[in-house]
Amino acid sequence: MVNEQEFLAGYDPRAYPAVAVTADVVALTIRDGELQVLLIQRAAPPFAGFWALPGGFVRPEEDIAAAARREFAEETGLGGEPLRRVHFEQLASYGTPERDPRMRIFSIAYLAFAPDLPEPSAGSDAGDAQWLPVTALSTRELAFDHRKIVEDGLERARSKLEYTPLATRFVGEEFTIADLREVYETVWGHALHAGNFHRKVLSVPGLVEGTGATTEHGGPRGGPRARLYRAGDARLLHPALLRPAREETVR
Amino acid sequence: MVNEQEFLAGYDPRAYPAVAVTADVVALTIRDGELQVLLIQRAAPPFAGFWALPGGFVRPEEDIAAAARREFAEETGLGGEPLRRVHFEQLASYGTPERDPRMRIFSIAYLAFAPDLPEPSAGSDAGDAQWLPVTALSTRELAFDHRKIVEDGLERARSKLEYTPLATRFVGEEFTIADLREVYETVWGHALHAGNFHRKVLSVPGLVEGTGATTEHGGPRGGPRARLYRAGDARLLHPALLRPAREETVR
DNA sequence: GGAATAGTGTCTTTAAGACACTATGTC
DNA sequence: GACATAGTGTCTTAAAGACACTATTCC
Repeated sequence: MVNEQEFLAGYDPRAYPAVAVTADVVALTIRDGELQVLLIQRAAPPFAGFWALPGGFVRPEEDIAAAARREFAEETGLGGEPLRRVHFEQLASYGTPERDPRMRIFSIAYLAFAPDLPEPSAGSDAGDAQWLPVTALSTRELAFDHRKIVEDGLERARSKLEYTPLATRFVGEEFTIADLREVYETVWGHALHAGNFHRKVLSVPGLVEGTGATTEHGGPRGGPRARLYRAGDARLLHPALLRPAREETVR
Repeated sequence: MVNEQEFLAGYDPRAYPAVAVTADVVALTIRDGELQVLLIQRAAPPFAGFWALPGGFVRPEEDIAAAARREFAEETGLGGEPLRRVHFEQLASYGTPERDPRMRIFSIAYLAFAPDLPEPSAGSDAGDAQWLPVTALSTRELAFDHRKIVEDGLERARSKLEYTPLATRFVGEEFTIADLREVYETVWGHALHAGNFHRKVLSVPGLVEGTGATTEHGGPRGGPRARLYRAGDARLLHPALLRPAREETVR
């Protein structure tokens, strides 16, 4: 074997088997009080019949984030202002040599958060696309390493609720404190104390700002009208809204 | 123009200009009481003479993390147990189309943390390699988008000190509380209150565990011998060691 | 002896959480 | 009227930070 130096000096990626880069999207929304993730049923091999994240090759001259948005838009049919309101952030990259049997494919995963989205329309390379409650993920066979990617995305989402105003991306432009609490409860999977949550949210500078208005009606099962709020200008929450202690998971 | 569906169905990355994937490393250490980052001076175009992060193409059949470790090892000359003690984690990926003038190159950046490392030996594709105090970064011209990558790495490091025991990776196997405090002060760029820091570190479960031993001597300018500690088994700190409030940077 | 540092004691302030309660709405 | 919910009051506990102090060691 040649030594490292010679190998490196002569190393030219063009002389080696081609690699490709895809942008895959873990798109999360809250529908029917459940946290749901967007999945596509694959029509063609490999993993035909399995469910996969929306995604595809990053095109020449296309930015990675743009590719992620494009794939998301294609599968959801979303565009214009609604699409612009969706929050995208890079999650992580995945590239073990054997993750795709066809060739070496690196996947750069993005996380997308959007309020209550409609049922998606399928793209051409997908037999079917649908929102799946994350609690039902264990019943589906996921293609490639997409189960790991979804898990990483869920953990990122749970953790970002703590110290960013991300929760406001899961609700409409105007929302009540109870709407926001439902987001936290759904993503964290814990019931929260309504009174303490209320006070806490209002005490964090820049998290929400009141609109002066209230809901038109009380809740479906009674209760007074709730005040309406907009997202504030904070980009980090201080102090943070920490998850109930999870000392068990810490070691 | 063909519509999206046709485009996608016929899209084959092998029919398009080749792309390549590199693993680049933001390697941080604390030397001489300063946070330093490992840089390589480029010998060949593009960006000849500029400073760059150690890194290189991910080889066929090679995992991305393995490529990052290999590049780091090549530049530092580290191996065996010392290399194994270095903490690596994926930082983020960078892939704007124009970031490398030669071809489309996606960079998957890793963050490495290591205690006080020796002066590095240069690899073959580098005219020179050296540790640079991060405070001196503004005096150097960095190649590609490496300045942005370093900044992202620094912010990640600062933030990870808060809620993980990462600081213990910047010190030797046995350390004093003052050693640990120096890490926090150096990475955060703030002086911390010695007494409160001491109590806080000991109060976080699993952050450190005592060895029973103390230093051989007091400090160079006096003071009693300090007790020695090892890293504990916590993987997350609870409660966290939060940075002094930065309300200014929050909006 | 003078000075610096390790480690502890104590008090104040802030934040989190438990619990209770009032007012307002739905059915 | 029964019941659920929005929003607030109050108390307890945990944690962060300011400050002071003792004991130990170097020069």
